[in-house]
Amino acid sequence: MNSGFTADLRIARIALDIPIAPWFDYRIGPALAESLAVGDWVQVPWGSGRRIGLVLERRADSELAPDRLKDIEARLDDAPALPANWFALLRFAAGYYHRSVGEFAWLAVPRTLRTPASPRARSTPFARARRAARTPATALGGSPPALSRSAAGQPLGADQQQVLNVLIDARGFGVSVLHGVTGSGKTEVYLRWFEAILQRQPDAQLLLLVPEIALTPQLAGLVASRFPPDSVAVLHSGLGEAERARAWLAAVEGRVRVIIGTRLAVLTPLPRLAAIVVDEEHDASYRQQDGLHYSARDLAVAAGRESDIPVLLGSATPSIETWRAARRGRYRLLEMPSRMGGGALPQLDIIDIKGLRGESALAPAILSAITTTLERREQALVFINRRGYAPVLGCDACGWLSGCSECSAWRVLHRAPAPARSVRYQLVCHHCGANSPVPRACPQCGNLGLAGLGRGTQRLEEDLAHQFPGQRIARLDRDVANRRGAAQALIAAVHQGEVDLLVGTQMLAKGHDFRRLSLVVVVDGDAGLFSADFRAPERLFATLMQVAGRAGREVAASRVLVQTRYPAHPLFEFLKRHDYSGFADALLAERRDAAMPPFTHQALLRADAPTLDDALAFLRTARELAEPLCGTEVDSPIQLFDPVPMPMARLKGRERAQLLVESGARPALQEFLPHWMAALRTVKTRARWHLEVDPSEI
DNA sequence: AGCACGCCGACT
DNA sequence: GTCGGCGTGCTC
Repeated sequence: MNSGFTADLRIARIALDIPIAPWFDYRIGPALAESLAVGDWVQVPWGSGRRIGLVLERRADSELAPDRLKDIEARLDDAPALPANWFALLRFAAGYYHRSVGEFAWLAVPRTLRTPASPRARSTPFARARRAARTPATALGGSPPALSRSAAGQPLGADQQQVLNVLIDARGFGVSVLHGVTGSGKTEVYLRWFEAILQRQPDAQLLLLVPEIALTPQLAGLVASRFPPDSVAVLHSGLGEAERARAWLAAVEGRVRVIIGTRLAVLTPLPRLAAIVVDEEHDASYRQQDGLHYSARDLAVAAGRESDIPVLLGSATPSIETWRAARRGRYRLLEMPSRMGGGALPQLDIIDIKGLRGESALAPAILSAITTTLERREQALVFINRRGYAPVLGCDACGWLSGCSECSAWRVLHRAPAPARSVRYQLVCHHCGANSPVPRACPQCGNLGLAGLGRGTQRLEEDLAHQFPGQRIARLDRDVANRRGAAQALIAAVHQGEVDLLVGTQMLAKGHDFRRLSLVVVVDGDAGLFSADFRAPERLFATLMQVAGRAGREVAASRVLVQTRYPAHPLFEFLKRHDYSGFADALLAERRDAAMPPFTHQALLRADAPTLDDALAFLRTARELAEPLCGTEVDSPIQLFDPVPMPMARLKGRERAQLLVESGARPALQEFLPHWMAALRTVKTRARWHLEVDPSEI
């Protein structure tokens, strides 16, 4: 790197968990001059206190005057060594997302480990995390979930075996896409692959990324059960601080073989990383939206490249970006088109509800299908992606609607959770969480005729209770799941056959394998069909395929009924045939014709301020600064759009706007962005702003 | 982001 | 008299 002896490099560039600068320079005293290395943890003075830092670089000089530099106090010798592959990944992430290495580094380190020990503490946080190894690192909270039927020793299907053979032969970096229908046994392939790797390299570490562990305890539980308890670590946001530090440290020190985690786990330093699996790779929860914007799936691919190891992306409905890479041959496509044990995919019918009116949200054909199902003592699932009682409260006299004062959104009418409350209903904003009592009269005209418009999970549950008296009805949405253990208990009840009719949101679409479920009803199959967001159809298709996949893994004949006002929409033709490939290829052709992602590459500059004018003014300045950097000619490789208010312009009391930048060539975009960022940092503004590379919603 | 210092209101 | 409100300003 730098010329000269290490001992001459008397300045350390150090990452601190402080957002005002990407790094801070410190002097290296004589005690550390010989030995201090990149990746070391240090304790440094900061203001009147002290902080823990990570050494990013050793250098001969600093841009700061020498008298402004302080000395490093000490190196933390009981901290784990951070592997080179981790720094390589952080450098990639920092470059790609135009953030600092330090921001990604500190995001990856549990809070307790970045807090300096108080001078009189008897032990360091590292020693505490190491000592706390009594409870198994695999604890998932709650009772262990029921295991799926697939178990070790059972022979694989032909598809599975073929895919597994390809994976086992893989050496070095390469991305494979496992496109397997729901029920095709993707999880079993992941597990066998991990087992095979561990057989030839017993100290290997395997990373399994999952969308949300709280929603897929079956998967985490299954994986944990297949490896010795001490060799598995689970990393997710639901962990307590101490638990997280312990699991993280065990992973970093190479003491665990399998690491299961949500998006943040991709940034865990894993010295012996040998393979990465991203399950349900299309899932939106791999994208961190607020704060530091990144895609864990894309970082997983980068991590594979930096560590020169294979990466597997699994999904029944791969993202369009992944699908294109597979179609171009950049990723290897592995297909598992049939269900394990030869089970049939459910029969899927589209129900036209153009003329539907009256009391019920469900078409007569659907009500009778539910009746038939219940008569057979089988279960039915009614999917509606909208929680609460009614999406909005309205006045039938003047047209007033229950808008949120802080956001450009409606406050949703909710039935209060506790039965003994005097307040039976309240209005809740799903974006900022603000709630207010239901007004007795219209705040605008005084009229007493206020009513909930439309239907959410709570109201649907109520409707179904009237329509199917005597049936055991359960509801699962975020409101239910937020109560600790409630979701698991409810799902267990469904498995036990204690529920006949299940109402729920998206949450039900993920991973649960309900054996006696033979009917799935989608109440609103149109959601997003004609949305302004060009990615909406892709998401709708994935959701519908996934919900449909809940049906009938063990019942003889299962059905999926999708209600829509647009039965002729081509999306439904592909859906009926369970034809993801056809849908994705058609979508790619459309995107190519319209020059949209993944055929173009985007970055979005977002600004928010108390007033929309401040946000837009900043973006207009940003655009002016960008023009000389990318040329205004029509043939410029970089295209700048006009600043516009965001689709939801107001959020939590702040007004938001955005400026889209697009290029047909990613290198051109990546070359332009750092210059632009540098120029933007000199702008004085009242707006807060950040850049999103590869934005998911525009 | 924290945490200092700093300059004005209701309490023991 | 002082405890404390959070406004501005600094941290390698």
